Amino acid sequence: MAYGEARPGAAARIHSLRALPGRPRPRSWGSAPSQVGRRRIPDDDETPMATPGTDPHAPHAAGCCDTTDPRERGPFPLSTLRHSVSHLMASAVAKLFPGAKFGFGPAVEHGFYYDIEIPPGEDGEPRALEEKDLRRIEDEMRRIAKKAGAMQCLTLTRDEAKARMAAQGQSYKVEAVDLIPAGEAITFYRHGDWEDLCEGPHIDRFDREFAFQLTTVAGAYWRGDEKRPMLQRIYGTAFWTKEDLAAHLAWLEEVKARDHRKLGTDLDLFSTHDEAGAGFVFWHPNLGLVRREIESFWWSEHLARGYEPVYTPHVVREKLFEKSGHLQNYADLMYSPMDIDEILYRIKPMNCPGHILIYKSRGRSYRELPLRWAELGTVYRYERSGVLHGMLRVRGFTQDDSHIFCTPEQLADEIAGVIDLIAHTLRTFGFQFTAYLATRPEKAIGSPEVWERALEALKAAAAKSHLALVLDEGGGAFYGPKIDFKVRDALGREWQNSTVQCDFNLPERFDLSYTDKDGAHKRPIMVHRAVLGSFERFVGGLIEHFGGRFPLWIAPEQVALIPIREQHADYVRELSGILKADGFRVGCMDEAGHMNKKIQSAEKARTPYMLIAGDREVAERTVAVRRRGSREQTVVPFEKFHGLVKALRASRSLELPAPAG
RNA sequence: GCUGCUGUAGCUCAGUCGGUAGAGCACCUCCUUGGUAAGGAGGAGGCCACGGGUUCAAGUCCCGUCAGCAGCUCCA
Repeated sequence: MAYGEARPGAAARIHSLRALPGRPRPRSWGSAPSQVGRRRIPDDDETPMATPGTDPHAPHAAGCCDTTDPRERGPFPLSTLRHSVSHLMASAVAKLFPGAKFGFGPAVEHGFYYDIEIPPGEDGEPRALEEKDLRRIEDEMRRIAKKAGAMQCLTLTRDEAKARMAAQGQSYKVEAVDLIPAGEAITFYRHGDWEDLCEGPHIDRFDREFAFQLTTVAGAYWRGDEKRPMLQRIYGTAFWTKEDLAAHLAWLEEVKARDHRKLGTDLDLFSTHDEAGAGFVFWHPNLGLVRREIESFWWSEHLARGYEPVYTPHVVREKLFEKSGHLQNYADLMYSPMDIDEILYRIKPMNCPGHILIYKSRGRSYRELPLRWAELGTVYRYERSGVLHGMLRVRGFTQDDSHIFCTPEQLADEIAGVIDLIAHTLRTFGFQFTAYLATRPEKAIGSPEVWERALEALKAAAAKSHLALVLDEGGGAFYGPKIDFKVRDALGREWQNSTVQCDFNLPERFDLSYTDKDGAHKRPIMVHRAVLGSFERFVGGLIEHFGGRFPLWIAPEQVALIPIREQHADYVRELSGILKADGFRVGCMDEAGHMNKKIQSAEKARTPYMLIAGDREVAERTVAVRRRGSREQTVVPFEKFHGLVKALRASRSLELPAPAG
């Protein structure tokens, strides 16, 4: 999945959960220590929401222990259970595949995994695990759980630990010992006849009641390094009760049912083509209508906030990207140059250099600033084939890009304005969000002082807007720090779209200036920002957020009209004409055929409202209104329905109310 | 890019041991005039992803390429 995965840093956080320093440990096997005082791994629903009035510099709340998750009803935290079940799985694998070598096996957001090197089969060929192996492993896990007894813990010195793992042929574990920071206890956990280097904590015994399932197997590099061997990663999940496990599996089904790639074909929204190449999305008319509505909302918001439209070319001379620093810092993601009359050109991976050229086309006065220039700019970036994913990760996409050129005094207000616009836009689509402050990455241009100034400006603006920030160390763009917004969708998954970036570097590189009151030439500051991020990713996410059930204002077809018999078709056509004249997207199902079939087909198309008309409706000039997803019908005068949809459209309502009878 | 898996009609899938292609839905035509989620009959639709190879014979076996899927790594 490209979304809903563990949050950035989650894995690292898990591995860094060390035992409490100074805690005495027995040098022989003892019972497992309790997890009191240990940090636990955040679970599904714990991402902190950015709430007004909280300290913007407060640490990530995800590290804390309080939870309201009703599934946390067991004797130990869910993450502890899952970590223990990963051990249980490892012991089963060790039994079924003698000689297996183990890497890391932590709990993660929705379950756990263990990275394992399975030894070659008897024929000497490498052995890849399959689905049916997972079932075998599960069976073995159940057998071991029954007779494993208590979980025991042992603390050893570094040398003892290494020798112990080396004796068992566990080379990855030997390496893992060295990763444990000095001064921290080195512990082993044991159940039955299997032991594992592990920081714990664990549940006390396996003959408790719990439910688990192994879900998938995939490759994963040892220690996440693509230059190191690839191990096989088995994913699984565990809960305290069968009901919770079943609920989780049902949730996974719901995720699958909302997959934008599936809905993309089912609802005729978009396609991709071998013939066109990977990572390029073709928007069908249905999704074109959705996009057009969003664009028009976007433009009206931007024009109202003082943005002005600009348009820039897709292909420009390579020299421009040399000057901007893209060639030095971004070349891996850029398409190869093309030679036109012996001059090298490039397809743009970003819109900023183009906007800078417009700025430089003449002298600028302080009176003009701030300049807010907006473009729905299509860019192309090379992405490695394995990362492409439907509309969510593509090679060509349209950013809702803007660049604000302003004075240092205006900077905080400008950023605050962007934050307000982002918050307003995201709420319009029913998203909640979290804001992350991303700092200087390793590959960057500009001096540390300049970066510090930019960072301070972002923090100040966030404080002004009462926006809580979560720190994302080293996550900035190469030219400046940024605030990224991650939205939470209807299924609780996180997506990154919006971003606001503070840039002192490109103005420097391009020698941008404006003439100030005193006649001096001064350097403007650039703010790069995207609200939706890219239309591809945003709309792909929107499809899943709504499960294809778009709110009325963006739905491709808003109203379906269904006559009961052919003689009602004229009436239905008349109503259709009225709604169409008012700008509604209407499906008039006046062709021959059965009503039930038409109802089904409109329901499948996720059309918000169906209007059904028979003798009664024609006689009274009413319509029988049926809402998407509901079998109820309300008969109201047509004019009343018309008024309702007008109001819903105007307010961009997320609701789909029944008309008041 | 890496590891594993997959690719048959618009969609979902069947196709046995290698013997020349099948279903349901969707689509088209005709019949059906039906009060709230599939009326009936018929028809059309396939370079079995693409390119090589093995074989008397390949959707089926082998190799390569492309694309997709689950992850890893990286991002709007």
